[in-house]
Amino acid sequence: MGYHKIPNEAVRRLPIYLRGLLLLEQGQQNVSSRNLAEFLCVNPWQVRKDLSYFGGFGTPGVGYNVKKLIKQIRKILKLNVIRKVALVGVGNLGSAILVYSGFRIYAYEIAAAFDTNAKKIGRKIKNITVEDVSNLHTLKKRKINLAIIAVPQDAAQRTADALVKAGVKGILNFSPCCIVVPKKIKVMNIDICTDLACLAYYIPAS
Amino acid sequence: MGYHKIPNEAVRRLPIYLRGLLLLEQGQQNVSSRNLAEFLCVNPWQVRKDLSYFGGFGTPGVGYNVKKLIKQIRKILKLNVIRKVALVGVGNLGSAILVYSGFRIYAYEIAAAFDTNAKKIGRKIKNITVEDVSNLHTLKKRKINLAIIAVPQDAAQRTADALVKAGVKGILNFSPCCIVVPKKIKVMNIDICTDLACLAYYIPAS
DNA sequence: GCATGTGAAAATCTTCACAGCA
DNA sequence: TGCTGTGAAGATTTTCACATGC
Repeated sequence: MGYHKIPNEAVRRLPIYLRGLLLLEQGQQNVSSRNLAEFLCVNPWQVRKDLSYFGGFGTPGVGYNVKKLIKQIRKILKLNVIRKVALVGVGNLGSAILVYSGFRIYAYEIAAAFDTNAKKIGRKIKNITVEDVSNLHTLKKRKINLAIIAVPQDAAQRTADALVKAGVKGILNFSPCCIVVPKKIKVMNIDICTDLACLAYYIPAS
Repeated sequence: MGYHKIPNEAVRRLPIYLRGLLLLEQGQQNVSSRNLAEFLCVNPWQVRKDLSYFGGFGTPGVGYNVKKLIKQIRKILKLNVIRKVALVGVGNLGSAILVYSGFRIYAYEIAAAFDTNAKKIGRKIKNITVEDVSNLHTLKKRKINLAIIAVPQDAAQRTADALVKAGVKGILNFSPCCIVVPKKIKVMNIDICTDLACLAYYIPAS
């Protein structure tokens, strides 16, 4: 590998590979790019290329050692320690995220939840007691530097500002709008509606 | 505009433009690519380029007529009629989707919900009565040809097969796995976890 | 022989600069 | 003057073919 810049898209695929590998972990010691790709509905050369950006993890003629590759990907994605995440907004979507177990395999743990609604504050969901958003400033002390925004659109920027002030370094934004933060802060946006809104485009009129 | 192939990414941005335009609709008659872009945190030339793939909707020196552009984008995305969608899986995520109102602006309406859990079947959420998945075959008769999959991973493929059999033409898949369908069927995948799992990668060790 | 890793080609997408029109 | 629409340049990503190592 030369000194390529690593494509963002390659990074985004690593968690998918990781999930596949975890499912294969029990069954087999080694996996070829072909096997893994087939399992995940992607191309073998894409798997190889993506992994090669980070270093040669495989053995020609054999494939990749499953356990070793899992460890490597975890290291690349910095998932080798448990990552605490704060959730802001315990509405429908927020609640669903809070109880969702899919994050676990990536060693993410929702460690705090915040809302403005007095009725929700104090309620306990999955061992997490919902706190008032005015408590956000405590995140730094609690060593939580990642957050999920699941508040209504008009509260999104305000929430982002508070999070940045609280020392948060990465934000996953479910609100259907952009949020402006200092360049150092990494934001990833998920807009549930956007993809649905594109679906009809691809469907021929019947 | 020549006969370019339209970038997928451009299509995916149209719903975002549409949302911005709907917010601007009340306030102003015309909008320049610069205004709209600023509002949405994107680049003006990207807005212009994207729109130009579909035809010249603007007036040099003036900008775009907001109402007219809304109409145009709706037409492109085939959102000018109400699109009925079926939801399969009324768990935490499914329920959140069911009550989520963000789809409305895109003229999508969740018109049916399905689950396997006997406790959930018959329950009414937001005017939708949850049905047994064995009823999926009725979708064709009901003219529902889009579906959202929000079932656990191990049920995803089975669900997809049933949906295809029921005549569904487009699927939004929230299950964290790939589903295999005939080429004619359009699938869009949203994996909530993947983006979160990438977040730490971008955050410098502190 | 078999599967990885990688340079190079191809495809795709983004950015730019500016001609042309209101 | 101001803003669109677009060809061309630039950047990024995907695909391929095959040299290399087990």
